[in-house]
Amino acid sequence: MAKGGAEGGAKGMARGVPKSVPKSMADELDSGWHCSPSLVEAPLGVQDACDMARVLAALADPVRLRLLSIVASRSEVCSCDLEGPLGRSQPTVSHHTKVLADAGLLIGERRGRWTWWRLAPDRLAELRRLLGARPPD
Amino acid sequence: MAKGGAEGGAKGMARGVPKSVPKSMADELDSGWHCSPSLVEAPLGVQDACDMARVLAALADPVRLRLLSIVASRSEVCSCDLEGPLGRSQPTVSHHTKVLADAGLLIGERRGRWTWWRLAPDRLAELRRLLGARPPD
DNA sequence: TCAATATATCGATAATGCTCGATGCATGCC
DNA sequence: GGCATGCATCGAGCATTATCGATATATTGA
Repeated sequence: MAKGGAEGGAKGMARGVPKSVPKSMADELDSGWHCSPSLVEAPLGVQDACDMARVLAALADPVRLRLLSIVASRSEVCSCDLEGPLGRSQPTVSHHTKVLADAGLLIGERRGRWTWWRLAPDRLAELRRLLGARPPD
Repeated sequence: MAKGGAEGGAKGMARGVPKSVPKSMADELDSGWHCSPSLVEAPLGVQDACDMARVLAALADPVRLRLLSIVASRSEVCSCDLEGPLGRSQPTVSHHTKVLADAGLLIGERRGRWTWWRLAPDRLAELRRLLGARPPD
């Protein structure tokens, strides 16, 4: 009985996506997450809790929080403009953008040699709702 | 240069608290967290990001999310009533309640042999604000 | 075609975290 | 006092993750 025993598959289904775009930018979780009840409304089921925990885990890192806030402040940011402010190496920054993209929080678009990142606004709002925010928010 | 290099001390200062109450129930983070700007307002500083990540990390676990939702649904729950629904051993449940209490999300009160847990409502609202919810929320 | 650039991936390492059995500690009851 | 109970802590095992150097891939420009 290990942690998170009931995790559905949400990988390896990037279809209709240009080959140049990394998988991490394409595969959404698509797990009915946006229909789950709020945390304070009713006891969470195991599946809902796992889905929610996955997004929270993507946010539970200081580097990724700062990365997200930088993207939010400029509406669109190139990967190469993140290494400096974050104080991390290029592979590490790439790793963090991938984690955020896999969680559906960040959307990447390849333009030439550069990858431009922007927020997926619905995702944060949905998370706030799951944390007990009122519907209209 | 490890992760979270700039973490202020927020432990070992449980004063004026009955000896029978575990430290985890008493020490608040008390790090000006409630004054930080929202994630989407401006780039987060390292300290703010670390504080926020700590609370998010406390939530980024399926067992703890379900624990929190159980407490929220009943307004007050005894530790002994959590092992069953969570499917975890007593030490594990105790570990998770401690993590949530250290993050300021849960408040525990010892009554006789039992410990009763309830939500710290302000904390979730504050987290929602940091995630971009509008002030009134 | 070739060099330069931007990014993704690989492999390794160190740190962190979840879990549980064993144990310690405090409380209540007899 | 003696025993049972509820919870916290300890220690170990195992999995996950953050990080970076090295390398691979893709795009641009000459």
